[in-house]
Amino acid sequence: MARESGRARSAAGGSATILQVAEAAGVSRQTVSNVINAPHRVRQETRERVERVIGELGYHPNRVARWLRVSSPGMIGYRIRPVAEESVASIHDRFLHTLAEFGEASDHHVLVFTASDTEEEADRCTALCRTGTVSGVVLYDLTPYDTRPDRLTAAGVPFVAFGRTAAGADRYSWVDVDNSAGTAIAVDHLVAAGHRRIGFIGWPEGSSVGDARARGWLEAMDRHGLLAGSHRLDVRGPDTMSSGTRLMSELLDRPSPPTGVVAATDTLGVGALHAVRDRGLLLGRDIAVVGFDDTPAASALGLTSLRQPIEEVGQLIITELVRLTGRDTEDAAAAPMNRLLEPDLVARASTVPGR
Amino acid sequence: MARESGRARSAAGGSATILQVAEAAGVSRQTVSNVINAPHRVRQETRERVERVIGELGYHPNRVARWLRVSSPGMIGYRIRPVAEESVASIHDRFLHTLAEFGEASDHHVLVFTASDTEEEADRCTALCRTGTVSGVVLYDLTPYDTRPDRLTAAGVPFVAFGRTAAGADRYSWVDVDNSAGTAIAVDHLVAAGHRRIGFIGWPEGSSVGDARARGWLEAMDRHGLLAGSHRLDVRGPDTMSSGTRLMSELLDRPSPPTGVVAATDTLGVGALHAVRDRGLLLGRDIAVVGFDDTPAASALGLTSLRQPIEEVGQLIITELVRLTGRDTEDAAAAPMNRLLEPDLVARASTVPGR
DNA sequence: GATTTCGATTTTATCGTTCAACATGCCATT
DNA sequence: AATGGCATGTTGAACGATAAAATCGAAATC
Repeated sequence: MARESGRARSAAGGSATILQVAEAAGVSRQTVSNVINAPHRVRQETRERVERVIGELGYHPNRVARWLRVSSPGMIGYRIRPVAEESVASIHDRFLHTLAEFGEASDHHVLVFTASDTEEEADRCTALCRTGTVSGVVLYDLTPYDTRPDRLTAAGVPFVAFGRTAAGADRYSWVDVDNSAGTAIAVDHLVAAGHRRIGFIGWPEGSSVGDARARGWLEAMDRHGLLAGSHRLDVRGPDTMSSGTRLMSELLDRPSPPTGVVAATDTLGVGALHAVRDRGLLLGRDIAVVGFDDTPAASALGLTSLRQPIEEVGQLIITELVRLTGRDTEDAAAAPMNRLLEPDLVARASTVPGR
Repeated sequence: MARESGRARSAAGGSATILQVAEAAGVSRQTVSNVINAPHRVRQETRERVERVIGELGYHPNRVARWLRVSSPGMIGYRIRPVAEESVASIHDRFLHTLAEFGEASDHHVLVFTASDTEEEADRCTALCRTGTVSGVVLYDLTPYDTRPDRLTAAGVPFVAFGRTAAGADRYSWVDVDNSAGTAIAVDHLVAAGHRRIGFIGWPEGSSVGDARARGWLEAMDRHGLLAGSHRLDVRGPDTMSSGTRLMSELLDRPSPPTGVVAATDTLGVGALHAVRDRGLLLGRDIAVVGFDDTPAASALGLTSLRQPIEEVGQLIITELVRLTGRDTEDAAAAPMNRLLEPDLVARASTVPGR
């Protein structure tokens, strides 16, 4: 029975250390470590004895010490944004929850931080990584000409993005939702319900998400032959409820107003619903509205919406980031992962009166 | 000029180590450490030389190594919850953002984790603390008979709560918002606008927040002498929009319906707005509605609401938690902090037609 | 002139863990 | 009988930082 030289002392956190467990179980430090990290290397009898002592002493390995040794904090950085005024909800918090959940499954934690813009975000990511606080970061909501990928690549910060840039996107890993497919599905849904004049309420051009959603509407309309000759029923404005209400009114004031409308977000969609109610129109019968993002507000108001597979996005991103930051060199050198997922339409009363 | 024995090697994160800086500057490790943590101990000339080298090498001290040595990870744990269905918004994400922001100001980071209920939350907090991953945690939304304070106290996990339990709340640190004062302010606001029959839409009894908000309405009504003889205009139901709409309809169907209504949350308040619209009543003139929490939905819909001073809550909580987890023993032993803050009324069109 | 004081810096020890290398004993090959 | 492999354990050396003690030279004091 070997004995360690130093005497056992209580750890700072009040928890036992691996050395105390080793002494109590009459084995060496490393054997305790093996019981935890590589149980197959330890004889069953020894393992059980050590495990019993671990239980008695309430030992939990100190993660910080572990991180230092293996030089990889199981920590993922993510920038949280201030809540947008006038927006009913975003999928931002749903995404964060998913990251945390799948991160835990891979023994990783999520560290959140704030930044006033994407440039500061990139700087903070770099600092967090350099100081060894996080092993990698997740980027949210990439714009077409986002500078974050290049900055982080240059700084050697491992990252995976939700969304992608217009160019060079094959050089880094990303997961994106096919926004244009989403609005196309919405158009198909409305066409199947008999609608022919289908409008679109979107954001001003320049954002990758907004432009893709507008393109999906346009292409689907064209595919159904519904653009020919008719005036294009699309309007643009900021992503707020009041803007949605105003834009919807504008559409309804046209000489031949739409009978169905695709909104680029639930916020705009909910705003549109108000315009419909204000005019005393019957939702789902006189006019149908489809939103995007399937936020709680949509389900509360019966707004048909497009649900992004956030859970799958989160899972893929975490898996990829764990791969990138893993110690397996050949693994990390593999080609970046690029995945495009399809949203699902959740039909509600705003397009199907019965529901 | 002393020289360290080991040869300099590049750190895992790609960043330089303190040893490399020391060698490049021709000083010992400790001097570099002092330049960073106790500049006054270093002669100006030496300090400037070391600082220049730090800049040239882009050195950032490795936080993980620092945490191990000082046995206090500058990390705060916080449980994030899944987004509630049918709820337009909560202040949960605003609170998280505030925590992150003020945490950064105190050189602390926020680690988020998930849990399915408060018991699992307490267990995870304990594990996070025992493994040295966090130095303390923040609890959100305490219920009257919450078990978390006792569990964490027993486990020796430092924590500060937003909210408080019915009993034993003087034994731990908390910050709370005076919910009953909030609804009382709402009643005062409506009375000042000439309303006499003022209703209340709340949650079923049993939650500390919900009960306090109901009590505030009741006490303020009594103070204004508006309860005498009249039928009490209060109804209860789950915290969803559809519930708000239904409860509001119920109130409007009474023989002598209210002209003003205080809702326990913006979600219920927004639901109530729909009932008002459905009946063609003019909001702010025929009937006034006040919500609670000042969520983006309230500002979007012109719903007068009570704003909780979340920023102040977050700041107080972080400051207290940093004190509790600090290495200053006498500081940590001081009496717990108990602070009750007042919400503010934000007047909008739902009570003041002009706005 | 010897001693003390003090500021500036270095040396030593340590935080709690895991990696790499090396013992040891036992069994199957050769 | 020597060799190799496998299962099981142990030991020394990191990981990168900081606290505490030790050193050293110069100035101040006795």
